[in-house]
Amino acid sequence: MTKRELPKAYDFKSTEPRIYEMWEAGGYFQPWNDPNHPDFDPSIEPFVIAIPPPNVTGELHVGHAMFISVEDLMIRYHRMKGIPTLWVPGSDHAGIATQLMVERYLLQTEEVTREELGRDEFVKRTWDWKHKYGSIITNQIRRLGASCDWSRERFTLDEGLSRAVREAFVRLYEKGLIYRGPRLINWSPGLKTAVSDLEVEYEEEDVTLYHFKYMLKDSDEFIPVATIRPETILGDTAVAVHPDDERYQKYVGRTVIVPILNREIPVIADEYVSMEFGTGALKVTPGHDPNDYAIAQRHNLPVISVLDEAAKINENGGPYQGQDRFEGRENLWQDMKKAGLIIKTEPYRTTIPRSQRGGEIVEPMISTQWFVRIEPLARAALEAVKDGRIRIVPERFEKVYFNWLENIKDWCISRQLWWGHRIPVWYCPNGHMTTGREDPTECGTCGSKELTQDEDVLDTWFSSGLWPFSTLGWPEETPDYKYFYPTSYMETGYDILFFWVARMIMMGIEFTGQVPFHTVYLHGLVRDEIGRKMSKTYANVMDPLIVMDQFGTDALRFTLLVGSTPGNDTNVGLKKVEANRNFANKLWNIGRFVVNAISSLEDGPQATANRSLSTANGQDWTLADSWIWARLQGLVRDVERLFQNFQYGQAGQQIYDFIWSDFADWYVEIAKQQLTDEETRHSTGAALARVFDTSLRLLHPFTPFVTEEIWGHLRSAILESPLKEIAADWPEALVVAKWPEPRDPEGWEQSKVADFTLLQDSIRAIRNLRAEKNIKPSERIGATFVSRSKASLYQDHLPIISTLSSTDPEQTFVYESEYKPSAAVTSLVVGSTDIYLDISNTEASGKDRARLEKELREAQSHIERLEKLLSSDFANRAPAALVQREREKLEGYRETAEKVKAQLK
RNA sequence: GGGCGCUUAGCUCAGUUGGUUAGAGCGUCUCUCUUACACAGAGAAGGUCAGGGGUUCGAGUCCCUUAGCGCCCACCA
Repeated sequence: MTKRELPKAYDFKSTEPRIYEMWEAGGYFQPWNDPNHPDFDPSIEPFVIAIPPPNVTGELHVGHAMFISVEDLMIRYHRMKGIPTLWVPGSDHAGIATQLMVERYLLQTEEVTREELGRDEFVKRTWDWKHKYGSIITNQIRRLGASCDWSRERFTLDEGLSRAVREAFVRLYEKGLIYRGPRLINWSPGLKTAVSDLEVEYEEEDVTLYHFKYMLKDSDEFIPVATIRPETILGDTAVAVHPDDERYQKYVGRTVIVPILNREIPVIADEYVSMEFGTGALKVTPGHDPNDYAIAQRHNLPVISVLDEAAKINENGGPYQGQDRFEGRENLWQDMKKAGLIIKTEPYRTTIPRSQRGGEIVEPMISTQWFVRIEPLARAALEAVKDGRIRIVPERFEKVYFNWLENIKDWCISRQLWWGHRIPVWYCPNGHMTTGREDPTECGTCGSKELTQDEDVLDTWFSSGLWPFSTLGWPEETPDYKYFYPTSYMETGYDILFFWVARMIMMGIEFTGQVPFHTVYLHGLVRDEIGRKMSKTYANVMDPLIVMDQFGTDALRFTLLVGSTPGNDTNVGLKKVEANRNFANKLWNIGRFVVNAISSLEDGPQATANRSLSTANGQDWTLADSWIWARLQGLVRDVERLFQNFQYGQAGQQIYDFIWSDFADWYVEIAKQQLTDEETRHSTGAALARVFDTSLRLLHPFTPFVTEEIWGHLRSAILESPLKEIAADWPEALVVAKWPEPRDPEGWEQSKVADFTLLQDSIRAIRNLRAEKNIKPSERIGATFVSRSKASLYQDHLPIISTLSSTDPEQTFVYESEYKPSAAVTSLVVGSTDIYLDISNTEASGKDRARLEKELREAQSHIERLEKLLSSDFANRAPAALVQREREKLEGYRETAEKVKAQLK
């Protein structure tokens, strides 16, 4: 056999692009059971995920890396289980974000504004931008190893998806669930558009509270009132007090004078007003405050708007017209001061609403907008989770979800933007509205041909809400839609539970009659290594592209997957990524060893090859072979269980521990020994190949690149060796290899593991002592094992013990009974075995006392603890096996103590 | 004002039906370039699992409570 020469270190840089190219070109990401192919079998249930579409203008950030890692893991796991798997990729047109980006871009490159270009030209430029740069983000997602089916890539403004949006709008409209009208909405003066409640963020800030006098008409009396927005005084239409407030009862029904404007407004009584808070009197500005708006409706008060779309004071603001809201605030206050109307100002801390996108203070304003009557949709969405048709992981987010839907308000879906799905409603000169699945040519009411389309576009989340089915062809009953819908998992961050997940559920049920997915898995947010949010101001943003350049994609993925628990935020630092880069390298080197070992196996008599395939319990397998096999089966069972429970991080950790601590540190070391022995070399080669193969399969969903690369080498090494039978059913690429199915534990496993553990403990004890006494590894010392019950175990494994603990095989003995040590030995006790080490020729002799005393102290404290435990009710109540184990332990410690005591004398 | 999460080794975190002597990575200390790997190997030090109370034969794990930190929702000028 030819010896393979692989480089000492894993080179992810050249490997990753090559492997991805191989996968994509090989069509491995497409579902093997495809409804568009003639041999399609509709009875096989597929596994489907719709990707959370990143913004088309987006640059890859660590949040993308997170969800791609998790979803790719889910997809690869199911694909390996043999399930037809579809992961639909795509991107979102992201109305505001993209429009702002392109505006900025045009300003920089061509020095033109959106307004100068005009609507049509601007939209055209945005499309140009999309065609030019829109693939950046998807290529970055490819770098993460995402195994999505790129032949089914979608974009929210695609023709197909736009048809879906149109259909959805028209259906809601026809059902009376969409209406247009003036309402108090959140207005972003910077973006000059309405935003939804969710797009407003409230932050505690230090502001000023202005106290002033509301003078009663024809009187010197006044009602003291406080506000943080004095400019809204211009829009006041009442002053409200609590009906039971004795201070102000006498004023109710009288008239007060709006400062400066001298408008007359009533004093009203309303229970909303708190007597304890502030002055106990409230100025009512229905045009710019949601609570005041509610009061105004109860009392039939007029609504006055004083701000325009740029938040400048409008014609209702008298002398302040045209002034910016903050400028007007200051000027008005100065004028009121001159008029003797002010009482005082004081610092105040309260929550201020800011635009999520632009950051400027949002103004509640009366504006004519489109709304979805959301309550009926919300009720159905609530029901779907309550009755278990949809499961949310982790469960605690169900409560959050319920709370939001139970208190939901109508959804403002119109945006005063240019980039997006334009509202499919047309107006005729007579004020009639016409909508339809096709663009109308005449008014549906009066037949007028003079139609103008509504200027607004739809909220981006309106189209995202249709994503799980619009990407599959809805509203057409396409083969894809019929087969792949509903999807399986919805995986995303908990921060967009309301924005997106809830809306997909509402719209999915409304339009398709089915829940859009049966499981919602929410991952946490990625924070920096000390738990801060990643932000440009902290300069702590981790750029996944740089991290991948530095440590490789697998290292980044493994870090994100293993470091996280469902729904909990996770802190990520470069140190962790580096450690996982080391793991990839470790894996690579194990691969080098295994490949080498297998390649050096020579063809022997047929019997030898067959023998190597016998079961792990068979005579032909060594204890170590059987042990690693048993451990592997345990691992497969654990990983399967953890995957079922969405405990991916825990599963990854266990695979990591198995590969590094069990397989590499122990089995590989022993395999080196076994490979030199004609009797064991074939079984060792087979065990190495089979255990390593299974490990690679388990690890593949976490670290697809390095596992795929190693697997290729392993596969060809085996095919060229006498072991080729075991690789007979391996496909070319690991990406579609079979996931190892867990089997029930077999009877022999436990005893093999117990025996091997005893050897491990003995070897560790010897190593420990050697290190303590500074005995050089090159110094081989004699050893004697005295064990009544396990003498043959030691006898059979002396070569391994000697090698791993650097004892001298010539001077190593095993006894079943009494043994009288000479003066120059030191002793250890492992379980019921005594180990005597001959240190007479080392420099370390004669310093045992302290160690023995420590050992005695430890044994005695265990004895004390166990005696107490066993004399308690534990002995009666606990499971018998557990009690038995504790009894044996106690016996062991007692023996140890006796032996150590004897030596101390 | 509601709701939720977190508090475990110097640091960052695992620990899901309550059950051996509570784990990992990084960091620290000692040895070793042993023919897969120094991106490594062997060994060591380091924890009254935030405080208090309870349930239990048995609690990091379940219940109550206190404190600190963080997040989400909410109409208090």
